[in-house]
Amino acid sequence: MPELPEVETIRRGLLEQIRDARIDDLEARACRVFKVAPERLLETLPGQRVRDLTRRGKFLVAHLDRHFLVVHLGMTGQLTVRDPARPDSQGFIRHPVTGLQRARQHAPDPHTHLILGFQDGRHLLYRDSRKFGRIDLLSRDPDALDRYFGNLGLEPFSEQYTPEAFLKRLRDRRTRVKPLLLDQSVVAGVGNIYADEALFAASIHPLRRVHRLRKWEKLALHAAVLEVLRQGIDFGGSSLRDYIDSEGRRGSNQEELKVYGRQGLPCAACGTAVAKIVVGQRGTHFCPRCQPRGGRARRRRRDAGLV
DNA sequence: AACCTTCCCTGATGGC
DNA sequence: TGCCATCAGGGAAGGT
Repeated sequence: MPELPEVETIRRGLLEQIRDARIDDLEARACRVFKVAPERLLETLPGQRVRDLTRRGKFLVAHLDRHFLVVHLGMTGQLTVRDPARPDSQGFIRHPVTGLQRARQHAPDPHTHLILGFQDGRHLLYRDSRKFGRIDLLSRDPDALDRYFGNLGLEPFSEQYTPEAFLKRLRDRRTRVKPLLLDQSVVAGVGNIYADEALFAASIHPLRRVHRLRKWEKLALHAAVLEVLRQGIDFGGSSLRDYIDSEGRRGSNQEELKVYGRQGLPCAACGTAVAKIVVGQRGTHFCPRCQPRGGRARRRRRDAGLV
């Protein structure tokens, strides 16, 4: 479940490894992740160099000489660099004492759908067991990306992500706040893990209706989203299942999570057992005490025995 | 338009 | 040990 921090971690590592690398050949196995026909990749990509690698929400964009190669990792997508001259490894190994891990590379397997071969002999592998990802190709027009990402919401860490713009996107919304955070047309890049973490950081119950939130609560949420995404990037992403970076390394943010995956365990802030419910078909974790259903005012009245 | 549900897909996990 | 049911979820598609 790569979300913004995981995709950003991959982007940074990958850019360092493949900037200016020239694509010489490629192998694409027919698969539903290809929104562009693999044959078209075959006839357009060879000869082009990777000039830049950018991110929009959870999308990665490789800027080639004449095209944009757009990649979304879905649930289980992995992008890794492999040098056929070096030994492959299997599984994930972390040092039992130091926690350190060496960069590792993995050989293609039946879930590897795309292999880009670079001039220097290295490969870029796209692997995706559940095939929820997507690979697309755009001509490199000046406004191609704006058009392609036209429905995407605010980009965190960009100039457009202001409190005012955030409030405006939430205006007149009556849905529950958790599904709203997952809606990529509101804020781009937040997924299930960081939505739960942001709601905890902002002390907001996931089932609260957006239009019932106080303004200061919305502002707290605006800041909390940035805060949890920033921390996710700082720790190299959250590796709960399939996520690895471009060098095959796991992140460590899973150890920093306050509520996600911690159902039954004590809340770090108050000791109450973290609860897990289902909201919009998504597992949702929260602290019943730190994130009261009725907001802070109701909680205070209840604690005082007035309700 | 907003909101909600269903579906896609496969590996891991747990019960029997 | 094997078998089957269940769960994980990003986003497209469909219904209201």
